[in-house]
Amino acid sequence: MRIDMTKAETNGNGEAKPARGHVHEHVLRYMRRGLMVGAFLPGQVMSLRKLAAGLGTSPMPVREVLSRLVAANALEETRGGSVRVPKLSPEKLSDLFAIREMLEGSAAERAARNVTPALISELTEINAQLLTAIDKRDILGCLSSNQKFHFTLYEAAASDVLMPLIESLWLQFGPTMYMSLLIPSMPWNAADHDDILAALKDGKPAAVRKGIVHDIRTTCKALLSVAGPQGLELPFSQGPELQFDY
Amino acid sequence: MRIDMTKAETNGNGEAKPARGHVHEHVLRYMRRGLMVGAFLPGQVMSLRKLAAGLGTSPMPVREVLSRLVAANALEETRGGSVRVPKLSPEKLSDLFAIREMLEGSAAERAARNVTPALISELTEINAQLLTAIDKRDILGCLSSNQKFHFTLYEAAASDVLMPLIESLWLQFGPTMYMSLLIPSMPWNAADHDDILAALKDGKPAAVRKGIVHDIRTTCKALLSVAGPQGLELPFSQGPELQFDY
DNA sequence: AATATCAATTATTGATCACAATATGAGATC
DNA sequence: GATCTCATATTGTGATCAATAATTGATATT
Repeated sequence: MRIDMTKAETNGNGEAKPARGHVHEHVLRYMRRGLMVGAFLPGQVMSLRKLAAGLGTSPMPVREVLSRLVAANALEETRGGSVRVPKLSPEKLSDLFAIREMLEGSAAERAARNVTPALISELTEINAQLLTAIDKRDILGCLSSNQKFHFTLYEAAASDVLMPLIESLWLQFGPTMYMSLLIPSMPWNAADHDDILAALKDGKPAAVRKGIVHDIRTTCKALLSVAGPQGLELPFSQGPELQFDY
Repeated sequence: MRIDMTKAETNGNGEAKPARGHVHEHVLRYMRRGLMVGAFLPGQVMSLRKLAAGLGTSPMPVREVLSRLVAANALEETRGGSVRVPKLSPEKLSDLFAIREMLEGSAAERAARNVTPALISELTEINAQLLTAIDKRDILGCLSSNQKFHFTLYEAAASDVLMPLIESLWLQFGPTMYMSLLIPSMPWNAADHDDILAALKDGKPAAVRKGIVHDIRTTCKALLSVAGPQGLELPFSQGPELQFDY
């Protein structure tokens, strides 16, 4: 949980030698993963000082990271200047997923055109991990594997324009995605991934796109089915502190 | 040029009363406009302290703004931690514009479905300003009017998911766009805008999308035609300081 | 008992400081 | 004359400080 870069390197006397220029990177990695993996709940306000204290650093690097996440629309700021995880209305959620279809469908199709045997075997391996995570009802494992599957596929599109946009979208629906998996009626499956892998092997970019779009659309429908009119509300209370490795 | 919020409000004694919580907003507006309007050239490194000094504030708000612009992919950081305006390779530029077609085409089509008489008259007015700016060879006026035309159209799509993504793209190609207009062979016209307005009046969303896509594609081709293999290079030197209102 | 008001705490914001790494420039050497 | 080296200056980073605004809690009043 702690970052505490003060002991990153030690000199001969064993004294602390603070590593410079990399604290905020660690904080950013922590926050990004936390958002995608559900460590922070929609509506939760992030206190600058408390986060910094919890991470063992000064408020300064946290400030920079929160600012960047606000710029990426992953967090929103209250009138008081605090930042919090946005609550998604059903309208915004379907908007988000409609644009996901467009962007990720395009990335998937491009990736299919650059497909290599190494990519296929890598994706197959990741999908296997996802299936075992589903079997074990491991929410964090599910989300992590699913995200890894999608992103390694999109990475093959080799577009450093598309990729940041997709990441921005994932950061936005990440917290809601996690909450949805907590709901009993939420379907757990990775059926579309097999179709995608098959289309990838056959060298059919259009089919790969179709598979991704179907996967996204299915997820969207499932999320909307468990979401109330004013956003997604958990039927039970959830502790704000949630452990995760990053 | 200066921001100098210390005199934003004065009390009865005429003493300075610093307005809190709005300095970085002004800096952000300044920088965003500066990027889109060509005040900063591709490759130019932005010094934190010099920018702050030039804007009449402490380095702190500038720090936050630069950080946010890096997060939005409008600026990139060097290994030294400085930030600079990215130089776009022809490949990245066409990638950028391909995604523009997708995103802005979609936004335009949605906007056409929500079209109102007020929107049409507003766009017509903006287009008139653009035409006079073209006549006067007023680069800043051109870019400003053109941007206003596109963004008021997209705003009618009423999507706060699509809008930030589009803004991110515009911030990325903004500096290059400005440079391109400096090149004599660059065509200056707004032919597509009339088609878009006509399609808007006829209530044909698909045609509106087609118009936007054609406009974007034309701009892309023009940019690529004047770009050398390793990015766009000006045939003459350009002073780094450029005045603009914001 | 419920609500409104007021005070105290706590929050972010902008400025300043200290430090280390980088970039810059002049000078010496080949 | 070109290049390498070293000293200087400048940069970003992380921490701390002062000031302001918002939130929370308690208290008093209806």
